[in-house]
Amino acid sequence: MYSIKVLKRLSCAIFLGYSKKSIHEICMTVTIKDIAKEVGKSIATVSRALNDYNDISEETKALVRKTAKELGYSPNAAAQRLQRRVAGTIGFILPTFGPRFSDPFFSEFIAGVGNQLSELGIDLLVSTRTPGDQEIDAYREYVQAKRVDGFIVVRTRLNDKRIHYLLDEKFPFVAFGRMDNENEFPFVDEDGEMGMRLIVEHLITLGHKRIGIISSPSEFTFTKYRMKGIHAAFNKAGIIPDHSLIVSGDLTQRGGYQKANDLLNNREKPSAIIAGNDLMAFGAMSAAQERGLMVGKDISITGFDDIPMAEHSHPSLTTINQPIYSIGRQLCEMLVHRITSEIIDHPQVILSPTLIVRGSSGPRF
Amino acid sequence: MYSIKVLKRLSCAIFLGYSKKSIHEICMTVTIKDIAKEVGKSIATVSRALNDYNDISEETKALVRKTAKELGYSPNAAAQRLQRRVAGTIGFILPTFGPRFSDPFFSEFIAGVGNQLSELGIDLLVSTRTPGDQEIDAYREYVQAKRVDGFIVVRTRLNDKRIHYLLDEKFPFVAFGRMDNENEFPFVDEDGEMGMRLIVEHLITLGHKRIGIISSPSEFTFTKYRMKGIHAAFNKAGIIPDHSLIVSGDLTQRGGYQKANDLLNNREKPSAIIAGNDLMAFGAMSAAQERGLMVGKDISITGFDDIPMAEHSHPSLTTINQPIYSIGRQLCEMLVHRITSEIIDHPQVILSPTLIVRGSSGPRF
DNA sequence: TTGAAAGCGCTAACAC
DNA sequence: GTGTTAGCGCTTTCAA
Repeated sequence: MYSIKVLKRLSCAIFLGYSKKSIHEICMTVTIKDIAKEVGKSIATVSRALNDYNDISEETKALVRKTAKELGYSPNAAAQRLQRRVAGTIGFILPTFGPRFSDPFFSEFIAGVGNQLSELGIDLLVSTRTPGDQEIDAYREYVQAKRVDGFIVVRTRLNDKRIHYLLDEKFPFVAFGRMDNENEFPFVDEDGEMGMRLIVEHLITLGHKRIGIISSPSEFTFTKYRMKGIHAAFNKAGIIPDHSLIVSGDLTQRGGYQKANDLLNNREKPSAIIAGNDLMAFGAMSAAQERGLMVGKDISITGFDDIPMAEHSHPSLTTINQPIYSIGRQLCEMLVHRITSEIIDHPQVILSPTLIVRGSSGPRF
Repeated sequence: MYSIKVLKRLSCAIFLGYSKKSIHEICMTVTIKDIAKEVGKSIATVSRALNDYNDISEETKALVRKTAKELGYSPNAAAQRLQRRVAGTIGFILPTFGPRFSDPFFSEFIAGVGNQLSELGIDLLVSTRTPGDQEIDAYREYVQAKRVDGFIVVRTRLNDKRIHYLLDEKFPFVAFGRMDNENEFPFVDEDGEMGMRLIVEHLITLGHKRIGIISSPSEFTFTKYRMKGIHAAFNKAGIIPDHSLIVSGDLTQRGGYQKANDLLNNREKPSAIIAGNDLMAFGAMSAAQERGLMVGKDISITGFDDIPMAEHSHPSLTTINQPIYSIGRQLCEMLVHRITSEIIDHPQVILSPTLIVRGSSGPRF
């Protein structure tokens, strides 16, 4: 934290030369002591009243709460945390690739997490790490220093070191996404299999048969489920997947552009392209448009995520919606439950996604 | 924070039925007491040694630091904060418009802020509010409850209530952006005037004379400076601004699309469009492309921000670069200085932006 | 139902 | 240089 040597606590007061005694009055920090004095009870009673203990009479509780409000009391988080032996903080380590990090997905997610936590009076410790050893070290440091009470892990991987580590340490966490097999932890995930099935069925209904796929990196668990959905739907429709039409992208717009070009250079061009996320779909749209193809007419392109931009691109993007903001909130709730409850269960939520049909997909021409 | 009634501190230990005494050993929390015992000195000495007080002998310091490391000691943040009377937390209230919030700008900024703060052992309290009363209430709550030691304010407005409030309260904060007149606070801002001058000069060099402008909302301070730069450059080149070619957008892609259409419906079409940010520039590109115009050839379009996507759009976007990540880091440094220093100065940094010429701008056809 | 008292881990007067 | 001691604001036994 702030270095002690330069730290002038309550600098205003000290700066002005007030003695330590009077700082309290100047800054008017209301503590339970003040409430106790006001209601003529002990601080212990006030504390228990505020925490709604049932060995306190209703009248006392009411009185305490009333005066607390009048005095503008709000608990000192540090004192509570010290006594309760909790950090009052949740860790969120964003996996980033490269220094220029900018995923619209995360700004919405952080908004959800942040709002939920701030309502609960819990802090968020955000930092970013590139997947690898550094990333695990960051988790380890926070755990060992007891800086956080739990973690939110996002974009789970098939063999996720972060999760293995946290499970080993029995450290509370929730994940946005599953792991491959062992899933003995609380998570929220969308049903990527279903999502992709919806997409493929939509395209097949439109008459498409030759469908190119720009999948997400295979390390992510969701990739596996989404590919499963694609293959299931292909199978059902009697389409035999052409492996020259399946490529893997890096989730960025640039990656989508490059991979779409690869697909469009195929001897027998696909009439539709399924991208693993919206960003890559945008890249694919650019690639198609550069070749003079009219997206939604000459070629259909679909995304996954339904980031806000998907609605406003041209043409607007057919995609799969995930309620990212509320997933963020829900994960926080689950995490707090995990931290505070002695019963360790593993709530696992799989959300059914919605297909959003927009302008980028149309009948095969 | 966590409700007391359900909270099982160190649930593992309590759950397993260990007595309070032994929790300490089980969870192996190393405190300065342990170090004191180990080195055979008092806890006060250990504390001062760790904080590098100069009334402690170098040998003692070295010994203390060594054993602290060996024992895997890390300070209890709550105890430090309680004693030092600080929150150890910085507030960051994102201004959002509408529930679906997703600005690539902010994910990069948060990454910068988060990394810097986590290095310093400071937490971040993130939440989002729509500008208005609710927003100010959030600031007020955090200030009164002493939940944070300072704020980072972003996207300053001409008449910024947040800043007025914080100045009134003499509460530490730093801003990304200036205010109109009174700027008695630390901030970092880019030189928007210069940025736009660079853009206009670039377009004029390319032969453009009829230039459309999709400006940012006038409430933001940066809009004022950017417009100033545009007018200055127009003036210098002897161009008389045509007010039918100046419209105001809302910083979203959709807004850029709509406003670009307005401009392109003008009797005398502009040969270039300056957008107030990259997102709107993308929207404008879509609008132009829909009309069969080739961006960078038939029409030039420029952005502002240089978000990562700008490099990978098609055509890639000519824009103005702002080092958002490092601005985030720098602002944190300034804020910590403001919080810990008794001298209240107002470091004000104006960054010179760089013009990034890419494919979306070309000679007038 | 309530109060007295101990203590969470740390810092900082003040004494030696 | 170092130790003693008294808290920071809160929770929680234990006794009344």
